[in-house]
Amino acid sequence: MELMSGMKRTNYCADVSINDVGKEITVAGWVQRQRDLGSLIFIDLRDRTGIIQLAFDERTDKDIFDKAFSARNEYVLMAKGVVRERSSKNPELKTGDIEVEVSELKILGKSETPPFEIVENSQTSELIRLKYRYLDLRRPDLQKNILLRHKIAKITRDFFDENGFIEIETPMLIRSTPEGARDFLVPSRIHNGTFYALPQSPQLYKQLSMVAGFDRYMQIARCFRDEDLRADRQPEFTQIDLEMSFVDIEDVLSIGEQYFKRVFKEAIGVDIELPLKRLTYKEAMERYGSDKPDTRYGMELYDLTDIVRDCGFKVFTGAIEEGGSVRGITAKGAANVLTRKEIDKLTETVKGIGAKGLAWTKINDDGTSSSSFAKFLSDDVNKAIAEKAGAENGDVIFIVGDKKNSIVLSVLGALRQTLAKKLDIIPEVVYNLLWITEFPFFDWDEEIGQFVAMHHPFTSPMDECLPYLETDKANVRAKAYDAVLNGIELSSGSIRITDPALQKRIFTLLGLSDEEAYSKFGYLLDAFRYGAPPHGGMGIGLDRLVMQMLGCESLRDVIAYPKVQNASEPMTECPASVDKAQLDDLGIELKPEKK
RNA sequence: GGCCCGGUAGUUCAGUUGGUUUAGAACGCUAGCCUGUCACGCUAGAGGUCGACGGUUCGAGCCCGUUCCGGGUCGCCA
Repeated sequence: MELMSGMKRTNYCADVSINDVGKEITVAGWVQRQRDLGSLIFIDLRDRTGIIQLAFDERTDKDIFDKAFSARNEYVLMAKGVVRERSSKNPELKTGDIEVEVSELKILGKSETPPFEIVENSQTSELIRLKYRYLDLRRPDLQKNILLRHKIAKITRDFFDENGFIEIETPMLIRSTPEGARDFLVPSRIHNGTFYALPQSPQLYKQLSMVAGFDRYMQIARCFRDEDLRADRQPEFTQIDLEMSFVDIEDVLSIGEQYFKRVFKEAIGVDIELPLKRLTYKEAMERYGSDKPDTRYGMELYDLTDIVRDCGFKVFTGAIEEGGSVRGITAKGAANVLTRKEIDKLTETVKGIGAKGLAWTKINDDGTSSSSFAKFLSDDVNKAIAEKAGAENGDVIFIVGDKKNSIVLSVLGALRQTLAKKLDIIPEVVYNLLWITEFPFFDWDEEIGQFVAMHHPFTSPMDECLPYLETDKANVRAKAYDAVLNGIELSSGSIRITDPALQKRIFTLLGLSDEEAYSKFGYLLDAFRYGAPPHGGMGIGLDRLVMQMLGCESLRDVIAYPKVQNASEPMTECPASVDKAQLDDLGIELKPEKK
């Protein structure tokens, strides 16, 4: 290998054009490919901007030619030479009409044969790519993703700075709050037997910053949650976190949607129309069966409860008598796509997510039909259902009844998504961004048999719900809002409680005694005794935002060094065990391994 | 923790009812030839614990069991 001595890069590879013909330039990068034609060699040199062709002629300079001959894929080269027009051009390449006639070449780094080819649209399995992530990140598609992510972060800081927000770094080592997701714990050496937690979000610190008078805060903050992974969930992720004082819901939503408009326009040139559409939580659930509905397609839910109330079919009437509902969706044109076998499979799927079963009617193109329930119902009821369903030839109607309305809605919501994918009716490159508002304040927890806070316990109830907090918990709505993009929860926020009396009332309702509340959140409650401005804010998932803008299917494609499904990182093989000495320092002893 | 899908050269895959000898192909890799390639071309070559362990069988890449690894999903994610 050689030293760079005397050579200095003058241009990025793809930043050279026909206008530079005759100039002497120096480029540096990796060998994409070397083509040896005998006494001519071409090397495609790649850096983060793209590719430029280096040309070598045996007769011009044998030493340089021999160096080029020895170059292999992924060698790091620096090449100096004069730009010249190509005799045969390559219209596929941005720099396809020029090449560099190399007069000085240094091999700055050799490479073994890489475990996979460094090309766009790699077919190599993700595990191998992640094990060699530094090679994977060399590929143009991931370079593009990471560069866009950088751009979005820059736009974000600019936007919030221009709107008077101050970036404040909040700590990574914080007190564990056992609410919500599991915390990642960090043992303390100085205080053996005690632990820090990594933040699930900067929630409490940003509220304290409001008490401190910073008025408008933002942070591009890393957050940690020790829960199982999904395609759109990583144990550590990045949130655009903001908080504002002296505001109500409308102020926060307004800043939020102005930000969305700006970032979509500047990052990918997409116009977002303001104001964003809004749905209340109740509307979203009843129309789409989800609090994060994908509104790029219809297939909305409809309520059949009144129609089948006295139909005599016990599957339906039983559910209604026990206080539930019967609802349906209509899959347009699905009769040709879904075989009986596939409908049976869907039935199994919905059973897996809580439904007792799935009633269906398939109307063939010729008007004949088959149905799992029609024979139990009178002609009039069947007709009324078909009318409500808007059913035509070629459609399939799916109906779910359950004594729990929430199950009916969520099952149909999941079925709606499954069917949309199967029928391929989801338009691509459409960005349906909307607000979901008026979330329920309380959520019934089956396991512990009591109401818990759906958002977090510092969320303010809506003013008109204050009179019945104690008496009608199920109907208390919160000043909480989510932004939803194409069926993905993109942001979540709320107006917070700043009145100590109301906060105490809420803790009581959540079954937290004064002592418990104080031991968990005492510092926040203390702070609120010294002049807390009304405030609220939200957190926007940066990873998900980038993923949506790029149309990626996995968060792993927009995070430089992500974790795989079992929460490990294949490259560094972490998590890993540590020396006994380290554990001793921390006063930690491991249980013997299970056999 | 449950369910579904997958694991065969470096990579992506094929491999018939369990029996064609030495488990194939493409790309990549190595060497040689080649003056305008750009997915260069041509010739030759190297490269395999069929994820692992156990079982069934005269015989297992293929069947059975266990297990490991990866992906998706439900639970979980205030």
